[in-house]
Amino acid sequence: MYICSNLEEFQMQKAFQTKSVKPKKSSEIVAGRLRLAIVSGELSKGEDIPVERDLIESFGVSRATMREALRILETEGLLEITRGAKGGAKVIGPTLALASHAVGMVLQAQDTLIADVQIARQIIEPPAARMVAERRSPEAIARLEAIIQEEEQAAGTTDSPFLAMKFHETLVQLSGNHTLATFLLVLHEIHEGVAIALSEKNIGSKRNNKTLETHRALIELIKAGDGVGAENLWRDYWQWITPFTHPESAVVNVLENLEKR
Amino acid sequence: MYICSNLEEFQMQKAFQTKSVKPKKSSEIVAGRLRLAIVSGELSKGEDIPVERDLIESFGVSRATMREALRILETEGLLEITRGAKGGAKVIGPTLALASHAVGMVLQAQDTLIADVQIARQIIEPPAARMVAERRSPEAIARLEAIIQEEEQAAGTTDSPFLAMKFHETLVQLSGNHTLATFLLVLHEIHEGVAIALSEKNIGSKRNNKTLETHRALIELIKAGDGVGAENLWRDYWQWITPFTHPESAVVNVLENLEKR
DNA sequence: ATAATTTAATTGTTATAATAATTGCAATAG
DNA sequence: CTATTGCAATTATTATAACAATTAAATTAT
Repeated sequence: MYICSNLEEFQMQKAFQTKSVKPKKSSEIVAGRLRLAIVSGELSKGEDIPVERDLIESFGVSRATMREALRILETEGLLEITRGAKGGAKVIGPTLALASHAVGMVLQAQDTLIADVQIARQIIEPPAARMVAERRSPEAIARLEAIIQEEEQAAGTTDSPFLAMKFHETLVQLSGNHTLATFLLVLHEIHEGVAIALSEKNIGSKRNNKTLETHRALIELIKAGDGVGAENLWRDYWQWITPFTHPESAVVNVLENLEKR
Repeated sequence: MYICSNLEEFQMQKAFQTKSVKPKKSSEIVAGRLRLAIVSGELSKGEDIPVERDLIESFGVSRATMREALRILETEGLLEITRGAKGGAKVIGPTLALASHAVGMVLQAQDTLIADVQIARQIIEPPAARMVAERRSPEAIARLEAIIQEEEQAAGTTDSPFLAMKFHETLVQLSGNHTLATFLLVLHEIHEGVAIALSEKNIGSKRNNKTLETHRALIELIKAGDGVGAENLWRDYWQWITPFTHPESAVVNVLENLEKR
């Protein structure tokens, strides 16, 4: 009696509610085995895995079951499947694609505005800038300076906004924190599509100048190892740029490329 | 000749590189249609969708195709499928589960340490606390106070850590920023499993006291609308608690519940 | 009434066959 | 000799049909 009541209480705890004990489908078991091989690195990126016929034989399941397993892994962004001679499944993941898609769906279901996403980036990116400055790694400085050089050469051309994005992406990757970098890349992907379509039209040379100027100033602060300065500069820049890229009413939409009708 | 070179240039633009023009599979088209219906709210959570037989008929595809579509949506966490009489597919998503899983896989592939995840939370949560304080909504205050009351009653019991987690989760949800809240919940899920297993054993009453004390202090700052104060308090608390919950060497692992062998 | 059994509904699995897309190579025209 | 076209092999995709396993409800037996 006592034990039982304790057990029930135990299972009421949120952490354990979602653990289902349903018998697994064959397709899920097969997918799980392959997934483990991929994520653990046993199968490396770009590697071809055996063709359907051989997979069927080695797992001892039917074609339909095998195909369902492949569909699962394809959905998870771990495999890419092509038809024809020399076709078959190729390892491509794990990729950010699924993460972005999944987060995007959650946000879309909540009718999240693009402005909301922008605010999140605004909050997370400055600390990332600080971390880069505090590490002051020569490699980081070199990579960012290379991008700035590209920016200088491409000033005024259509490449300019792409290079600005590249600067952002590189910055967060250099922060040294995988988790933060992953999130910012996810936000980037979600933000990217609409940002180009909606607001990049009113890029003036004024904005580009300020952007380049800020990037240069940031490099100096990073070289000096001034973390707080870098964080503040980057926050100020975000505040300044917000009016240019704030499509107030647009809702996150990750399902644009769906079949209509 | 001229046209061809232009086309290459055109495709070099980042925005167009990723646009694949592969013909979509029937299963993907079907899954897309159902996904749109779910995410847009046309099919609401908990609702039963027609049984396989009817879906096959209404979409005009074979059973194998329909099942692949269902497997895709199941993988995306949008559907739950049960067997037997009165079985079938039920709408349950979109859920954070897939997002957490996807982010977790990316992190795991990079051999990300739990400490890395913890640092990310440490950076993101304090600004969330500030946002709650700046909004100073009566509802937020009421909900947090309710949790504190529970904590006071459960002090010293095994429920204590769960309530502390609940406080964190509620706080970020009350920040008012969907994106930030979603990310923190994802991190929470990833962090949760190992946190319980590894480090919750050395919870002393000292830590619990400090925790409760901090929660009370935070409420006061929120009531006063002191955003900066709330942010700093929360950051300090994180810094204090870090040594207790820092499993330095553990790598994020989201694939624990896989089939072995 | 309660327990055991049967029945109907529904997804899971397998098997087989036909179809469509892709690649590589050979044949052919220039 | 080169570039295009056509053919054959390979491979995934779709369709159809049958059977197995599971669940809920209805029925029957005690």
